[in-house]
Amino acid sequence: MKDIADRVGVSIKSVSRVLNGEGGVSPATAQRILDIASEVGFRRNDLARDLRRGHRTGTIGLALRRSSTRFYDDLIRGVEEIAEERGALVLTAGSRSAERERETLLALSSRRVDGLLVEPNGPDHSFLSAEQAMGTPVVFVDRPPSRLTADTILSDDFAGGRAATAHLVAHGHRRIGVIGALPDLHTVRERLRGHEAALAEAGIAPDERLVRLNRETADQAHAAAAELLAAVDPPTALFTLNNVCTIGAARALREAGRESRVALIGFDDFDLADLLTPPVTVVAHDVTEMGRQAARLLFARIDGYAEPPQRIVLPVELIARGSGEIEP
Amino acid sequence: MKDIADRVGVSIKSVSRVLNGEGGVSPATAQRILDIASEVGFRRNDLARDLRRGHRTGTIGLALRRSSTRFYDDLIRGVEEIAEERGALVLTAGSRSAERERETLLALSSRRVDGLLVEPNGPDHSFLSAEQAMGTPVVFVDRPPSRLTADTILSDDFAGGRAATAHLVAHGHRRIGVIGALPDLHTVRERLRGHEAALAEAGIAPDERLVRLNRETADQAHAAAAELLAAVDPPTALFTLNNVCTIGAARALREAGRESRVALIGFDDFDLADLLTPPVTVVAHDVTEMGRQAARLLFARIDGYAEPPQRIVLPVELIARGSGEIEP
DNA sequence: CACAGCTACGTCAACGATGACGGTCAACGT
DNA sequence: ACGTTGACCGTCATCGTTGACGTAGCTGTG
Repeated sequence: MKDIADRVGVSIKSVSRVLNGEGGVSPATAQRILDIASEVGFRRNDLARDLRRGHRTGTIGLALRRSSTRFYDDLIRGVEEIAEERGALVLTAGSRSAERERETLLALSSRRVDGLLVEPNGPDHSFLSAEQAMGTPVVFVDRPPSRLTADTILSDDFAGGRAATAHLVAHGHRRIGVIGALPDLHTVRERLRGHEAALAEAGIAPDERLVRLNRETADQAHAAAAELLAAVDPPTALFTLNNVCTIGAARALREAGRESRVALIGFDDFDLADLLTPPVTVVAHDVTEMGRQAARLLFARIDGYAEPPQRIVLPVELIARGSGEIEP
Repeated sequence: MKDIADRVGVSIKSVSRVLNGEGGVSPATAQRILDIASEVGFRRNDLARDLRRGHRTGTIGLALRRSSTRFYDDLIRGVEEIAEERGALVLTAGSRSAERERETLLALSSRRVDGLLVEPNGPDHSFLSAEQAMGTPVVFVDRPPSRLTADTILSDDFAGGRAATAHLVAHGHRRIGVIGALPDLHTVRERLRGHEAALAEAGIAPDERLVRLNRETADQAHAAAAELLAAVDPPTALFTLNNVCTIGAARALREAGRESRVALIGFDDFDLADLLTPPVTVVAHDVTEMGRQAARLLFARIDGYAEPPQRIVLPVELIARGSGEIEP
């Protein structure tokens, strides 16, 4: 700005005025300033600007684990849709591991985003209470925080798990294999709890040999499904706790040639579920809507909404496509 | 920081020293400062820090169109992998439309990222020459920039298009339908040009009635495929120019019951391609590697690498799975 | 004992921008 | 002729932090 001011022969403040459309500068001078500015390719340094103007950067941070497929595109779509309405910039950063999550969140926070949207990944989010105290609102998506109180938008994982297993039971299954990711994830625990509740309601004793957790990749899920199918008394149905596991299990069923004999229900919808043979029955949740609601709540907080933290639970829906209706 | 300094009874500079591990502060004082700092939940304001320290923010910006599936997760994975090695933060922001792309890039730039990675989306990137002049390197991924000279990492779209069509021709096809997205995208044009080259080499006259572009969603591609199949003289094979189109076409083939009669080759690999019936033959490119190379080049530029802009073209690979080997 | 050399601090200006406030000058009213 | 007004523009302090440099006090040395 100083450069421009010197070349036009005015003060730096006049340049600032023109660039912010403040008025109080003669049209002739303003035009010259604009000309020179575009000539030298000036870009205002928003870091300095935000520093002076007091902590409103028009930016929110979004920290994601980035594990599964589909989920993230849909979620980001919802968040960006709302952010765009109010002209905010969404800065997305990855948090694959728990340590990385901490770094990412602190980095976003120390870059002074106006708010944080977190898909949590660690065992302890208490460090974020400092940001909350500083006035940076934090909203959690898909899973609740640990050791922290904050707004949270969730899917009804329990109801989904229960609906899936109840559906299988209604179709005559009593031995249901379960494949899922890390049991320290809230979603995994809740879906499993729903599964167990449905078993209990049907008077079926849970069999822990049928449950394979800690399967984080499609390949691991594939191996787990193959193991289950090869057992002496194999399950007649599989319930997979996320779409990565569903894909692995579908592949194992196909390889074993059992895809039309063993039932399969997956949590999370995924592209092409309808094109597999048989088409895959899933418990679907509207992830884009989850992103929208989370963003709306975050912006409300940024605007000063001060009610106690909310926990919003979004409904899930069982979509029967064929694989879940196979009878034993 | 001032708050902490007052409470400990030292100068603000000593606090800065401790927080940056500079030394020159007695262990006792340092400990007291650290205690108070964590007590009040202090977070350094990196905006101010970067402002003072002169334009190195340890951050790169990544602007993405976010259109297709799979592609983005893989790309981001590659970029973050390299960024993590050097402890840089990747801020990803969406640029769905051309105007939005401009806004996004300018916003990232005025937040003083050290470099920009762009999956281009607009007809004119000349405005970025100002950032280049300011010393912010810009690297383009997947498609080249327009009206700007900059490093670019591409896949060999031409060779891929040519290989796909040559493969179909080798299996006896002479009427090949093509479905793709916007023809102003470089990737679409190159893949199509490859297709036409392969036709010419086989002495087949191109038939523009078999080419359906501007199909941006799976539904639109689905409709286009259905139209082609319903024609009086339908194609015996389809070449789809990206995975969204491939999915739409696969769905149309299935609905028409022609999936084992009409050949299909898609550009871009996608999850579950191997599980469809028949499994889908694709031209695959290593998107994660593209992200890695782009990030590596960007960091090299940030570190001062000053050779002329490069254009790196990554190889593609045809993966025969079944659908592309159907004969007419 | 004078002096160098070290440790452990503090002071000040600066990064790039803007808010608050003040000044100049022409036009205008009385 | 003189005060008032408003348009136009400048000065200064400030946001939170760090680099450059200064200084007080202590230790060791010749």
